[in-house]
Amino acid sequence: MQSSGSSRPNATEQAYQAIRKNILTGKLEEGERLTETRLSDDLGLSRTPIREAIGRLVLEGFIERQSGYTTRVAHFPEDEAEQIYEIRRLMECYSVQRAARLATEEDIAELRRINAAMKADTPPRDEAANQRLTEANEAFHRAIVAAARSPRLTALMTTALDVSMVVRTYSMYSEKDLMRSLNHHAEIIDAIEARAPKWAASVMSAHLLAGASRVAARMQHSKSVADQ
Amino acid sequence: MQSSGSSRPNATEQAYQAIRKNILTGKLEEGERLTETRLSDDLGLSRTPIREAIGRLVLEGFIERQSGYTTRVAHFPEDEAEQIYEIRRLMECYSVQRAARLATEEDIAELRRINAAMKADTPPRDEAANQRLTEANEAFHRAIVAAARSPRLTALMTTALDVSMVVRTYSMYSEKDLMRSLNHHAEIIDAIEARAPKWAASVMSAHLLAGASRVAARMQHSKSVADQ
DNA sequence: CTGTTTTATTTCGCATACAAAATAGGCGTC
DNA sequence: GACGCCTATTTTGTATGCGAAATAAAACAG
Repeated sequence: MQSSGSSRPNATEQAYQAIRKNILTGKLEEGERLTETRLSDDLGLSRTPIREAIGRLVLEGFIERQSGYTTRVAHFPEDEAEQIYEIRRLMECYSVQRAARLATEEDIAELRRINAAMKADTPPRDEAANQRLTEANEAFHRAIVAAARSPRLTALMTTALDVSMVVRTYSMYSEKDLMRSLNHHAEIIDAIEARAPKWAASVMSAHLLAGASRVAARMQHSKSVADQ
Repeated sequence: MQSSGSSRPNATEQAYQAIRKNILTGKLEEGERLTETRLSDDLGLSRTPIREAIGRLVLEGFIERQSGYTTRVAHFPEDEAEQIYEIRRLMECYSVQRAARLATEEDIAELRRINAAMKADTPPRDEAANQRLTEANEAFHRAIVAAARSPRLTALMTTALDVSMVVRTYSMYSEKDLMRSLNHHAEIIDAIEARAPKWAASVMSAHLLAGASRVAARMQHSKSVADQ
């Protein structure tokens, strides 16, 4: 069982993660022009993995090819987070409906396992626990999509969920929010097990709208703080 | 004004289109193992553009990386087309709602222009006209997404719409279907212009459900023929 | 000084070379 | 005859070189 921990990631993955992180943290500013050679120098990698990483980031919408040889960090609109949550809501409600029809016993067991792990970390004692919670939450949503048995959906959600990290910065759960999330997860699993697609979809919808609302509040807060 | 016609596509694009086409037409069978060298030899290109094309196709779900050095043509489920239409329906209904709020006069003019071009080709006299219709239809849907002003959505729909070519094989419009499609398009534009998101979304929903139904019928037909 | 053309430099796309990792095949053992 | 181990081959990941295209800079005209 190879842990998800990073023993030695290959250069392409390393480049992808690094560039992405630098975009999300603002080290690479919006609209900034990128050149393969500079990134290659900065990251200490050759151009090949850089190229591959850029290609992926372009497809995911983090980077824009302008014309010919000009490549820029994409511009992120104000309501980016809101949009992502809405798109995720649409796709995940569909996923969970399929999952309710198609999930196997193993899928359901996996979901329960993830949720149990999250419960064990609640409330989170330290930063590490928080990190684990975030990852487990993502794993939960991925597992739902996987249970939907739709490669197409999986492909789309891969980018959509990856993208949702944009939002992650803002999402430090309060204990109340966290409990609600766990209850949502548990109810979703129950609905899947009961083979009740609409029930599952409704809870999922609530789950993501709650998340969107939480994020919106945070952003509002951080904005009003910044304005002073 | 450089026409969308292919004067001289670069090698990566060429590789992408070729591999994709070979997958969709079945020349590369589902589950077949792919090696960069073989594709490189077959297409007469070096490995670099092949690699890039493969990376893209993996992200879009046409190709699967299994473990280590094994890469296979993905397996497409029976109801692939149905799933694609459903996913498109969800995303495009959302798009068109945003478009109804955010579209500029230019966006709307562009939509009308595309629809007029389609009308001019109706009924299609020859295969070229049919081809133009297919492309214009795709352009219409892309224009809607563009008018929604959501880079994230654009990124996701790029792959989703590209993917919809899977379905294209089956979609030879009858004149009745084509007229209905054009009317749907026209009504969608009107709804956008009237700034009526829900109206627009409803028509779009009908539009795509009609399309899904048409495709389902064709598949049923071609299947029953094949069974004999 | 502004706008345009010409030249120089940068940047990318593609080909190729090499090393590390994975697969496949052959061998011996149980 | 089936299974595991070791070796040979294949395949990928990464680095690098070169030509073409695009961008930036300089020269020039108005």
